[in-house]
Amino acid sequence: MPPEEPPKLTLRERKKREARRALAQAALRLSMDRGLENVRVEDIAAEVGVSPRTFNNYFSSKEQAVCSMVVDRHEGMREALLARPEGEPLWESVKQAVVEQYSREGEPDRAYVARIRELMGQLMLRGEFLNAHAAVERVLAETIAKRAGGADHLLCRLMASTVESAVRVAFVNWFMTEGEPFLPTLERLLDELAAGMPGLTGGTAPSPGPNTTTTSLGEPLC
Amino acid sequence: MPPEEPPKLTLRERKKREARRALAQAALRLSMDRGLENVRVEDIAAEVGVSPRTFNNYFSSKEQAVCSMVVDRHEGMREALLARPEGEPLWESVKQAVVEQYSREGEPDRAYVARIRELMGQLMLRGEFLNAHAAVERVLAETIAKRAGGADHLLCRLMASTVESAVRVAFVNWFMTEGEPFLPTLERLLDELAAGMPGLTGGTAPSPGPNTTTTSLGEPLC
DNA sequence: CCCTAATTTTGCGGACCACGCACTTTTTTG
DNA sequence: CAAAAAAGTGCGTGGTCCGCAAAATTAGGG
Repeated sequence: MPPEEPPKLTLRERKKREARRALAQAALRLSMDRGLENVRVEDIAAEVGVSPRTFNNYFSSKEQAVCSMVVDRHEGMREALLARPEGEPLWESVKQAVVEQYSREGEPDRAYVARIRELMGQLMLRGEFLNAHAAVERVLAETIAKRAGGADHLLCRLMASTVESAVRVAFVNWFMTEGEPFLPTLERLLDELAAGMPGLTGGTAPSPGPNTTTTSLGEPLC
Repeated sequence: MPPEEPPKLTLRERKKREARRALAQAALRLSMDRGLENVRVEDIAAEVGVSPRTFNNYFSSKEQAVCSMVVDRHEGMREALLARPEGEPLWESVKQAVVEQYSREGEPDRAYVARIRELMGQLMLRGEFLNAHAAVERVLAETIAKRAGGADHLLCRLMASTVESAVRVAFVNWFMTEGEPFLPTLERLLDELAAGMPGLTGGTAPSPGPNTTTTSLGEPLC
């Protein structure tokens, strides 16, 4: 590893962050291997060399641990957005900030697609996953508000929410299909958002046609 | 009550639906009274006069029971959307369908605002709540796809997702503020969506200014 | 009307999890 | 280096989820 930056934060703080990170990583790794259902909190704790009770000091569930990466991944978005040049149109700023954030770690790992897919099949996980996105959404909304100079609060939240929608849709598309790359899809979706979805509003139904496959209101999500 | 329609479905099926409905209602009612944390599965089951074990035959958690209403509320949206006139622009159709669905039951009950607010504070509940919205989102995407006559699947999902975003934002705004009514807000947000948020994209930040309150990436969502 | 088969409900038991509390260990600070 | 603050740990409690197999309920012929 490269030499870490001199302890800017107190030692205590660094250890805390490290522990949290380690636990989250362990949770993710084990879940990928065995499937979330076969991972007990005890296992995760053991992996990191810490008491099971301590795990619950950091996360209140294993699902939360797994999904904490979603939140962490967005930590830099605030700065990225605020750092955009002054006169730039808002949508462009947001798009660039988001894309920049996601290209920081390159295309998500293709090797694990199948396992990610089955991981997201877990019901409880989806709840936490969405929860994580919602958390991100909240700070994004605030940042947008600041950037847009005190614009309508409601609209800021709406924008943040739709941006996260784009991210989620792009992500789901990425791991549900075989070939499609993540970033270009995300950019395309953000552009569509900014324009009110011209890609859709052009076509009016040629014919309702007979019913094809009809998904019921049940469990399946992806 | 008006005389129920003659048993179209088998008696068994009706009883099942009825039980499900009763459980969901009981779960919601009790949660409103005491707060979700003070409601055990046992209590809900008792309220309906059924074994605790039976509850878990219908729902796999009390949170799911509470949120099942969100899903049910949207059951008619599919038909509403498909019933819109042929030539109507897609955004208008969607807007009308959504609004129609939500005006069916009138403005949500003002009396419970405080309790709803504190109910949504529960972490696990938010997960399920978002999950429920995601389920709705899925069938909405399909319906939009059908209505738009085989347009880009990805865009349909994006549109559905953003529409649900609008619903959620409007809802949160409704129970977090005191006076604002739900439906007009929802309509406004949907209009903004359709136009790519002109209400925001006009303003560029006058000055970044010193930091005001900064929400951290932690738990608070609403 | 009754009998049989399918379906639901239920009780039991096990695995696991979240969390409060008190205690030990570690880090910080003066 | 001692005292205070904070994090880690062990234990006990209450609760959730779910598989399994027995009991109750319903459906559809004879």
